[in-house]
Amino acid sequence: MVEQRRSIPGGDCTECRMRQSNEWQVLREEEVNFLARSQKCRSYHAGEVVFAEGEPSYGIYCVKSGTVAIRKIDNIGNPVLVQLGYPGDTLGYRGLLLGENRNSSAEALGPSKICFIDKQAVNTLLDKNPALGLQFLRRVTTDLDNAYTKLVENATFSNRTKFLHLLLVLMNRHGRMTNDGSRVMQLPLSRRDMASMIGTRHETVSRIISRLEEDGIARFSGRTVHVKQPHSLLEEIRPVVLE
Amino acid sequence: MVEQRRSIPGGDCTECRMRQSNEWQVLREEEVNFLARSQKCRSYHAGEVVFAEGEPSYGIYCVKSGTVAIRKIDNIGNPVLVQLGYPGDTLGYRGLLLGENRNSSAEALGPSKICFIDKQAVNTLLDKNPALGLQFLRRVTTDLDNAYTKLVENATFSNRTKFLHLLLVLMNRHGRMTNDGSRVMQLPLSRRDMASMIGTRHETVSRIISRLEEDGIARFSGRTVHVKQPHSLLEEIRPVVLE
DNA sequence: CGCCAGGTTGATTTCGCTCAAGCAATGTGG
DNA sequence: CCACATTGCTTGAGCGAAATCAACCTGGCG
Repeated sequence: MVEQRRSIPGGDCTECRMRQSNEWQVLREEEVNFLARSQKCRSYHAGEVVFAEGEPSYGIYCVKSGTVAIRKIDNIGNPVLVQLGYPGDTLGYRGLLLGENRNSSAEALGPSKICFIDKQAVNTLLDKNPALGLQFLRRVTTDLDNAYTKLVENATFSNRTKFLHLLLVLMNRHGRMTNDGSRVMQLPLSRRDMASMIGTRHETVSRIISRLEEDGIARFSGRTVHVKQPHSLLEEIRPVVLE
Repeated sequence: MVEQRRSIPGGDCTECRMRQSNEWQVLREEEVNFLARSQKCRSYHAGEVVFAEGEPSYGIYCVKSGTVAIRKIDNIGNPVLVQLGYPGDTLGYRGLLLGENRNSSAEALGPSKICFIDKQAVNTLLDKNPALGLQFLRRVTTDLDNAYTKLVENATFSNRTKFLHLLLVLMNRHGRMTNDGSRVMQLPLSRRDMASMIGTRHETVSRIISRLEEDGIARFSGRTVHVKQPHSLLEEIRPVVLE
């Protein structure tokens, strides 16, 4: 426990591959060096909390490896999984930018490496390099866009369809193609988490899974999922041919 | 029709009250002057389209007066109202910032005045004054936050509860207090629009309204709504006392 | 006048929630 | 090592909320 608090090797931003593809790509060399000095990287084990709802926002987090679950608590106290964070993703900017306490929690779903960049360092960088703010602006705008799309989808899709959508995006991230053209993945999520993501109960997810097996769409065994005909998923989702 | 294309009086940003309270407040004097020269303000009548899904993003819009509906089309072709724009709100930044076509449409719900600021002018200002970008960043972050909250609410609330929530926020915007402590408002929305906002059918909204009248919570007559005991709404919404 | 869009209401059915039981895997304390 | 609790998942039965389908009403408009 204790030794994980230390900064670990591999926390050097100058050679971080993630940096090429995310908001930080606009930093100039000396700014990257500044970032590398300010940032603190550490390992998290499965289930470990990165930050918790209600606590002050001390800085932001950059996922180097692993998968992170962002959850909010609904009005009756159930945690709802609202987003998954993957390598390259920057987490926790909301609280930081708005100067508010965290209103969501983050938990490593498996062994992960996550870098922490404190408030002051972020503000210094935003100040030095205006392009960084614009990068974040684009990123947040994209997220907002997706959130609205999800809002519309949730309002119109059946639970089964929403689950298939979820399965598809998880498959893209966590699945691997086998040599016979079928796909396999190891689910990173419990049924409860998946249920909360599509706004239903875990019992309903169980039933949906049963039906998918009956229909020959997919086979589930614990957290392992096999999909024989990956395009059978797509076909069922892509249903509506207008006019 | 044609003459409305012209810029109209009152479109001078230097004395625009909205500007004090929104993202543009960080502009310096010469930037405001630049904005005032670049911007084009015009009147819209009820039902008129401000921008339409699928078309290129030529710039952003700033609501000076009136109410604007932002809609997306769901997968089966129904328009879904995802947001309402009010005086001071800046609309259409998504498409502009991302350099993409509009993926939502905007329609004036009543007579409105809306200013247009074209792409180049926005980029010039963002470039000149980095604080503007940060203001937008905070604004979009707040929106994102609200979107996630809505996502969680939609997943857990009943239709009746969601409708009461909607009624409450509409009342805050459009309602007026009468001298006997009750509240009255003129609904800016059709039942269909309200239904789409809470992810249900217009028939269901009709039924919910009937029940609310039976329960003495509110009285509806066309688009006019009376609420005798404004806190009776709150009481029904604030239900869950944990532990 | 007929027509149409928006709204209300009714009858029926479907979907998904609730409550409940049971099961396997894992953990814990004696 | 066994007895027992706990956690995650599955399955069943019953019920309630809301979707669907359909009829009908109203006001506005060509």
